[in-house]
Amino acid sequence: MPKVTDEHVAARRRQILSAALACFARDGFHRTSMQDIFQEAGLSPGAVYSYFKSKDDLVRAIIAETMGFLTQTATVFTEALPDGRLRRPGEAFADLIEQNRNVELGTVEQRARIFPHLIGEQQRDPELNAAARAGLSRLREGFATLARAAQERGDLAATIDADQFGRLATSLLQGALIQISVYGDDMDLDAYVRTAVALLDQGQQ
Amino acid sequence: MPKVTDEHVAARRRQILSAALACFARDGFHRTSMQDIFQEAGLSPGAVYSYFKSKDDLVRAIIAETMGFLTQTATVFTEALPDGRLRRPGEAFADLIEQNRNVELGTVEQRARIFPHLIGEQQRDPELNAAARAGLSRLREGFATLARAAQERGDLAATIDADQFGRLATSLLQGALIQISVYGDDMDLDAYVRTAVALLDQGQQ
Amino acid sequence: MPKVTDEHVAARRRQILSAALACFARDGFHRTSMQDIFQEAGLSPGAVYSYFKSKDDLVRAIIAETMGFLTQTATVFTEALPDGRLRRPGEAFADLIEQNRNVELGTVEQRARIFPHLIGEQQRDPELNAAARAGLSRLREGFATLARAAQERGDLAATIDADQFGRLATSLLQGALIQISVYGDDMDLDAYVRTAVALLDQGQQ
Amino acid sequence: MPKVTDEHVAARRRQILSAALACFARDGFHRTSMQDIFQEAGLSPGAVYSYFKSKDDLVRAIIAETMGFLTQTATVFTEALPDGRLRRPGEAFADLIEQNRNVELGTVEQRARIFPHLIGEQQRDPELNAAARAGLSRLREGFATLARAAQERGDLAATIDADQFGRLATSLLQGALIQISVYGDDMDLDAYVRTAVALLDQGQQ
DNA sequence: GATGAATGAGTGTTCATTCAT
DNA sequence: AATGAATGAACACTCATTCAT
Repeated sequence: MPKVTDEHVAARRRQILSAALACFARDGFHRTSMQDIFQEAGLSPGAVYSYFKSKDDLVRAIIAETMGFLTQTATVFTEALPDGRLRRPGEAFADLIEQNRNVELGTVEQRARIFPHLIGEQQRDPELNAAARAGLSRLREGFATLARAAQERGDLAATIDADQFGRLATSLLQGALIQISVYGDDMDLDAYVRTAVALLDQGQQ
Repeated sequence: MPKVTDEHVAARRRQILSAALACFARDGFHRTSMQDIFQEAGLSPGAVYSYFKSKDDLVRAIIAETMGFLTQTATVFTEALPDGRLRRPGEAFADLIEQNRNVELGTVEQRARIFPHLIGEQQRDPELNAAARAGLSRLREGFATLARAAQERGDLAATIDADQFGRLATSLLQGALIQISVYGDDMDLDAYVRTAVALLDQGQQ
Repeated sequence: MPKVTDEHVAARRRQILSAALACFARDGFHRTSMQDIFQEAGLSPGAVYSYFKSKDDLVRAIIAETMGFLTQTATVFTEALPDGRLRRPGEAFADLIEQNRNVELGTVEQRARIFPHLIGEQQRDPELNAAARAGLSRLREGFATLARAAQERGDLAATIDADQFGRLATSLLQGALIQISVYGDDMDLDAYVRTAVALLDQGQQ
Repeated sequence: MPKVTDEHVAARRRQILSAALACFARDGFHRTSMQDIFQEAGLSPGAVYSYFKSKDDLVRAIIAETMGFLTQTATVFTEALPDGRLRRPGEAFADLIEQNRNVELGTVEQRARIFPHLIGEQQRDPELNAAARAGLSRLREGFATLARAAQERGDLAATIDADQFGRLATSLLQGALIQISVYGDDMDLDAYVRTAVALLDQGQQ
């Protein structure tokens, strides 16, 4: 009965990842003990260890899931709209945030809270650093592409360095995550996005 | 070793803080063991513990130093220039980054690398969270003040929400730190700042 | 090792308590390191710590066991004998010592050697002091009750303060423990008890 | 200037011993750190270490002082009174307690509190054990001598084992110390002694 | 002679991981 | 497949002692 087993395996992995995400978002990677995860998942040590071979493996899986999402959405938003035009950078930024509100695994706040821990980890782990570089670069390039298109349309000052513009847009996303993590519910994400759009799309609506 | 001067005490504290900063920047707060710090400082456990009463005390001292800098510079850059005018927001941003390059303790990269760990910690520590909120708010308010002055001068679109503008400027700083932490030396901070200025001061030079 | 029974848990606790008792009796509470106990018990740190949450917990468990025994036997020996009469004080003293020879956990000598450490600890620990006062008072009151009954029967001089008599009987027990701890096997406990009975029951047999 | 130095040395030793006694009585030998003693004595580590070569040395000095006192007084009380007779055992017991109230170094309560720690230590240290055996034996023999004299005078039942009687008298002293250490000021030492005398001198006044 | 900063072996405790059942 | 008792290396921290000044 391989089919049933596969589903079972996938379901258990999800169950464990979900528990781990909740713990990591609450306490960070290091302050989360495996015991915390066993308890959150309602499983025994042996059970968890038969799906993930170490705590590090679990951390990596959570990070990969998070990174994967970014890379994927960045790709989507540089594609042409139905009417054939490319999004304005600010427009793409707003869509990106919007998309992030409906994530498969966990909540936006959980992801925001995990973000600094993720950045912290990638400093020490070359593999993770490569993934982080790839994810951020993809995002930056996406925005750079949109910026160049905007400049061609005359919607963005030609003097602006499109590549650096991509970095700034990325920073606005990173800053949003950090400010959510600092201010929690006291952060008005909608107002933030509105002003970010105004800044990125300078006078275009 | 009798009659030890205050200078000696201050020097030792600096030596230890400097070692701790190096370790924390390299490995994060949690992955840094006290042993690492003893080794980096070239001191024995007892010596370190006679200057700082716990690892937590050391962490807090490093964080306070970092936070203190931000708050302090934010205050400086909202003051009027010699010629009586306030800085343009982008101008202040560039000055802020410039200022950060000449820190007393440690290097810019060390501070950048500690930043995500600091954000991660403040999520769990109410006292730290309060300090983080205070620091970020001060920075945001500084930029908001400059933005309002720019709007009064007609240098910034009146439709922009000055307070949110302050948040965005803050995000550009946070994003810079994160990107330094991800890209290391492959990050061209000058180019980043130049484009940030262009974006924040929209067409003003 | 699934489905571990309550008996297993109880057996492990006994194993650990027994090891701890042996160490504490040999070296005292402070000179006994947890390492000593791990070794004596033949268990790893983790194993011991999953049954007792700290060294202090272990110390308290040992003390409670010791104290509990005293209180309990003191109660027993003030109860009437099958023939309806109360014991003579010296008779109760001999029974008490006899009872102490068949303790569940550890040996008489171990208990004797732990006694001074216990008295030393209760000086600093209010909770322990309260327990020590309660235990000693119970013992004293028991002997005082028997003394009063003996005085009513005319077996004990009426001029003697029954309450102080209870203290003296208690002292004879404490002194026995101390002399065992000083003289070890060179102490003839039987001869001691015989003379104690003669003194306490003054001419009665 | 050897004379001055000698006095100085003796004074310093007394100062340190007095501080150590205060600390040991308060916290026990193990919970007292050398720092505590430095502070109590108002001296630097180096100063204390130039008079006592280790903490253990200090502990031994305190114990020797205490033991010495016992041995010495035991000797005194077996000597004949001015009128040529020997003391009754109870009489000697009361005198012994009285004598203990005027000790050179420290207070009675300090000695009582140190007593259990002393007993605890001698279990591990053969040299200390020998001293404890010697001290207690001297005391026991003193009381045994007085008991034999009392028996000869017909003041004490001839059936009583004089040597064991000596042990019991010793126990009454030990019990008094322990009860002081447990009950503190709530212990009425005078009443205790009065009843002890009645018991030891059975009907003689 | 006296100081007190410094040493470093040792402490109690935690927790990622394993494996007999 | 699943359990959870057990492991043991590693951790943060203490404190008796030394020695350069």
